[in-house]
Amino acid sequence: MAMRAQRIGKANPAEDEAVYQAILRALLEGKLKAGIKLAETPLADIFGVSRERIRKVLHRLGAERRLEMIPNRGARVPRPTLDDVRRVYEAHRVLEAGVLSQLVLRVDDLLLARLDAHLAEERAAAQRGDRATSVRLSGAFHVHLVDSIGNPELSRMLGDLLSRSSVMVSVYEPAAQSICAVDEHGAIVAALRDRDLMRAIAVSREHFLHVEGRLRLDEDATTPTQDLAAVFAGRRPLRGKRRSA
Amino acid sequence: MAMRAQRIGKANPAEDEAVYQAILRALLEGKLKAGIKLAETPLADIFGVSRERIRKVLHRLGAERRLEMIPNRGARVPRPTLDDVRRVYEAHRVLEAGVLSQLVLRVDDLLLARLDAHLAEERAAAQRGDRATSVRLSGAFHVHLVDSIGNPELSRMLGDLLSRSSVMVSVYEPAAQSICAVDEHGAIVAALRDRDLMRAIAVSREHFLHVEGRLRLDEDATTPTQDLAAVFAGRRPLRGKRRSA
DNA sequence: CACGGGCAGAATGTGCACATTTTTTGGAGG
DNA sequence: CCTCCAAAAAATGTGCACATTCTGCCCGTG
Repeated sequence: MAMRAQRIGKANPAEDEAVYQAILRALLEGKLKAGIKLAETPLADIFGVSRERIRKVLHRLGAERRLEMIPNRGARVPRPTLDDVRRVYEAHRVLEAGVLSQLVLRVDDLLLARLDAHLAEERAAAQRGDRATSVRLSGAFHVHLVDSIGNPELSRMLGDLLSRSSVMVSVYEPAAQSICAVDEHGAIVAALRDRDLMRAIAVSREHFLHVEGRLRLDEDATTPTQDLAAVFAGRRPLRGKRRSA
Repeated sequence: MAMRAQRIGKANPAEDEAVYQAILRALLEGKLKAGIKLAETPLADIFGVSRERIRKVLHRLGAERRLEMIPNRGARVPRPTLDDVRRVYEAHRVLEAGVLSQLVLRVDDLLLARLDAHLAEERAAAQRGDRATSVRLSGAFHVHLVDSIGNPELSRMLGDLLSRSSVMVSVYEPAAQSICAVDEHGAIVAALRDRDLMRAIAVSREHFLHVEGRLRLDEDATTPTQDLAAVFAGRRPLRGKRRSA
């Protein structure tokens, strides 16, 4: 009797995750303009799912502070002020100082070898002018540091910060200048190798201040407009038919 | 035609928050046993609100990692393992090291005066044997440290950690022994006064290891039972009538 | 007596209809 | 031409009915 029960839109736990991932990716890749409104009904049409599902995902993203939710007014892509961005960077800086203070107590050859390998990758990407890979590896370096501690709580904390700053970067950083200088990463590893905590913290701090110093504010106070359907165009609708107008 | 429309349970934004706060308080105060199941229907009856509202709150608490949500199986109060607790404490320890590395750069008389005042409060409470106040102030010390940086991101990070560990404490810490020794807090402030980062980090670290060492695991693998109605008994139902059985 | 299969009962998940709030629109008055 | 206000239109929030999934229990079989 349940021969096609799954098609009439009941109970499909995978759809939640699919919609969530699609919107999250668009956010992280900076494809959604800051300040734009994400209304429930249009998104439901685009993804071909019920509005309730969109609503749930939107609220979830709001709880994760990736979207700005205002009661009765829906969801918007956050438009961080320059101060907001600075605060996120400062938090990252402070967290990394703590991470270094822990790592310096447990440096071993394996850890150093892994970090060296990462640095080598970074240099290789930089030398062959592969900006995309450089940016990715540059961020991954800091993730690598926290992950080395092996504490999921800490890794998740940094992940949250990074996901938010990566959105911000697309607003404030001119082009793809957000590449951390490989030399500065190398200096951090060198200080770790010497078990010199003070130097590691100082170098890391300088490194972050350096990046923060490059932030530029090119703010146009106007609320942007954007064609949502185009943003999510690459993905086929989750169900066969989109709702007809 | 809408003469009493607002009574039949439409649109009451305050109820969400009220239910959320009630359950959150019960969690933070340790009134809910670890591992117990929070079913939607009974809670809806207890609070006298619709099941949808309870559902929303439960999922929100799950997103904040304060409840453990399993698809199609509902919400449970988390039953952290001893390793879970250690990880939260370690994260707190690492974060505080970072906080200290930032604070040591901006110690001034005002900050020191405030910290001294806090220490005085702690000592006073300890001397007059006020355990409840001692516990509260003891936790507040670490909050005070992060707040001194003035970065909401960092403060929120610590807040999340503390709210989780406070739940855990009720499971693992014997009685109310979770009072940090005032002397150890004093030693941290003293190191800050000397602008001695290495000592501050070392003292803080020792302090946390000391607390972590007191953790005891008294695990009975049985799933506990508890009368939810009794836990939330103090609060009057949000609407006049509870649903009749 | 142990073990497994399936059959109620209960609990969770979802679409829908409708209430409420916000936003836009259209026009009247200054 | 601008401002203000009311009513329509659109968007968000909520309760409800029902579908789906899970759980515990009962009973038949080896």
